[in-house]
Amino acid sequence: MTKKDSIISAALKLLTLQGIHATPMSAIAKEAGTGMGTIYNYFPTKEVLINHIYQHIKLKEQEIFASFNESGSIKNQFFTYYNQAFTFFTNTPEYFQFMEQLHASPIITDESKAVGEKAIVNIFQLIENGKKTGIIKAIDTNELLQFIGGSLLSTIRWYLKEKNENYINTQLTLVWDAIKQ
Amino acid sequence: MTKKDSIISAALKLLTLQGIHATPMSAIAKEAGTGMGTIYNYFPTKEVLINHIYQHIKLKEQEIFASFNESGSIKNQFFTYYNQAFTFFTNTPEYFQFMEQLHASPIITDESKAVGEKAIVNIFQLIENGKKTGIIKAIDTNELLQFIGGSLLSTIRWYLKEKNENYINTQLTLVWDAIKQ
Amino acid sequence: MTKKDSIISAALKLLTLQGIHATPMSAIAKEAGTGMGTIYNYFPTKEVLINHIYQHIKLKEQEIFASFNESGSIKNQFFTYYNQAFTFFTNTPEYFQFMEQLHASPIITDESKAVGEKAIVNIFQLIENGKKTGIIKAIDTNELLQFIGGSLLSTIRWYLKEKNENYINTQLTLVWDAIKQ
Amino acid sequence: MTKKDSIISAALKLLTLQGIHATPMSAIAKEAGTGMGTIYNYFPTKEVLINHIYQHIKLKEQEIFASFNESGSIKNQFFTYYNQAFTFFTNTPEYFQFMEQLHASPIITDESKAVGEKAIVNIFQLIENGKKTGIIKAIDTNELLQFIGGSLLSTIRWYLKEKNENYINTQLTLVWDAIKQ
DNA sequence: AATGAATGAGACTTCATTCAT
DNA sequence: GATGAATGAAGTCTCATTCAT
Repeated sequence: MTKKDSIISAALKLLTLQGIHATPMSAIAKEAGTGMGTIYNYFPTKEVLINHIYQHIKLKEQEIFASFNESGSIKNQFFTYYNQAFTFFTNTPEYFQFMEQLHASPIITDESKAVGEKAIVNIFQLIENGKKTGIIKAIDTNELLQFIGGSLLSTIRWYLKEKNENYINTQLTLVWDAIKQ
Repeated sequence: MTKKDSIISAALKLLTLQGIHATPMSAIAKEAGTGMGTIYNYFPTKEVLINHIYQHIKLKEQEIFASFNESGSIKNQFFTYYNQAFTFFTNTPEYFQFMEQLHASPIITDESKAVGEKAIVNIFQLIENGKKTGIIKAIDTNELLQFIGGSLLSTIRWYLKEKNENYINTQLTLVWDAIKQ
Repeated sequence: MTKKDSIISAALKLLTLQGIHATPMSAIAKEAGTGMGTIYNYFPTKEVLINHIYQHIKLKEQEIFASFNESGSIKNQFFTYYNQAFTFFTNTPEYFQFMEQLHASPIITDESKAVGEKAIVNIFQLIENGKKTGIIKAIDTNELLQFIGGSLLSTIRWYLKEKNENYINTQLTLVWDAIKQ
Repeated sequence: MTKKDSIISAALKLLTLQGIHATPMSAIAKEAGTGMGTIYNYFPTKEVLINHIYQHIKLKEQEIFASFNESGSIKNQFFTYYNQAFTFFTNTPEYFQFMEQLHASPIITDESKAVGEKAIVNIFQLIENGKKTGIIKAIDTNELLQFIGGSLLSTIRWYLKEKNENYINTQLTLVWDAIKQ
């Protein structure tokens, strides 16, 4: 693992565990086993470091969906997508908690946000296809995605608190009943 | 307006507008037209002030639903509830943004969180009734509420960004289709 | 003496003694008997503090020449002026050394420089009068002032190093012979 | 150009342009096209590098006056000297500005200062000769030199600011009238 | 000899909190 | 009760210097 990776990994751990404002750069350096200056060799400010991790997670998210399989029924594809997204974040809860903190934060730049947008290209297309074939309601795709995203977030949030494995299936039923024709 | 009210009002304004960590107590004092010491007469620490406002909002939320009318169909009651909640937060976006910042924050105490729970007593009962009469799916009420809450949050978030008035109706259709039998 | 005065006095002492870049704000606070934050209540940055002292000295300089006496011959007036300027800086060598450090420094703002300009109004007029009456050479007044200033600076610099009291008279003779018709 | 020369040249450029305290060693290395370690092979500390450049300039100054021509009248020799000194610094303003910054700096060692003294041997002798032949005032030679130096400095300073070519002649007249019998 | 990533002491500055008035 | 000047711990960031390659 390179120094840079150590730093990212340490930062992710502490920023999630203690919160962004409760984690000084010195603590990240210590956890990463580097000097404080080393962090600044790679990331010119704390905000840049945070944005880097944000984008890093968004890219990981994309990787998951890159393997998206377009065979099977629309419903099956949707269930697969929802499950993958759920699994991605529940397997790496530190990613989820990191994102939760930054949801409404002015720290995240527009550039970082733009990186995030790309992650939903596949699911956008899936919804469009579902609408064409009459399986999904004829509602603006962005509004449908907003609804699905809201459900996904609260599902993951709940799961991380309650650790109830069955929960995901219940929620999937609910979302599907919502968006299907 | 008492000194205490001035402080709460000024704090809410600035904490929302600039973010919690970007708002010094001195700025709140200035905005409230008081001395800094005065704030500390009412609230022993900044965290206590923030928790107080958190609970203050939660109580306002309860007030809204206190006037909940149990006449009409389950569906109508649900629509009324959802609309009221939506209206409450979109009319006072500073409340919503304040809550968004603190969602995942270690600043909010368990006591504050407990205050929030009471706000959903009425809607909890409504769902239970809906399930009994077979109108709503026979799924654990907490899971249904989690789903509804997730939808509500993302609806408000979207509305505050896009200001599209019609949006609320689309989302209501979706939630209802999700939870109805 | 107010806190502010303590700070200015401590800053002047240390900035002169140790140099601007070798004097941390913490050392100034310690010398002034205040907390570090107190300095920042009065001066938002180190640069502002330095500029304030710069202007403070320039104003003191002006005060000296405010009592400028326009009676007596041009030559006598000139000698009086030169002696006063010399005495001012040799009596407060910390002022002189402070100025010497900042001569070519980008820290000094244009506003500060402008304050300095006012200090030479009287001597400017004296030279003009001398030229009119044919006692002083018909050379551009600014060039004459530049010459006189250069002489004054090096005279003070030398005196502070060598402490030779007679020196001032020699130098006065030289400057006068230079500028007289 | 050797590595060492590159370093000196880069250091001179940046230290002058940006100021000593605003120029990190890393920037000098970059400008010189070397690694940071290479600088430290030649100069054990930043202060040593600065003193080296200081001495370097002083030696260049001496080279100029090494070709000092002892023919012609005292006055002509003096004018030639003054003009050469003026030309030397106005042709290499970075040298002058470098020296201006360090005038009153604790960075310059006594050894470096000693190197500077040698540069004025020729002019010292010239003044002595002038005094012997009754052309120059019978004043302590060091005091005369101090006066001449002060004039020279302020002349160059003014020229670099105003770029007025005629200025030098005016100032020469003034200095000569000052020191001549 | 040359390199430049790594280091950490130390700089400036902020701000929650106190307390004398 | 109200005030706000004073405080200093703690934060972010810089940069002269080192040393393994």
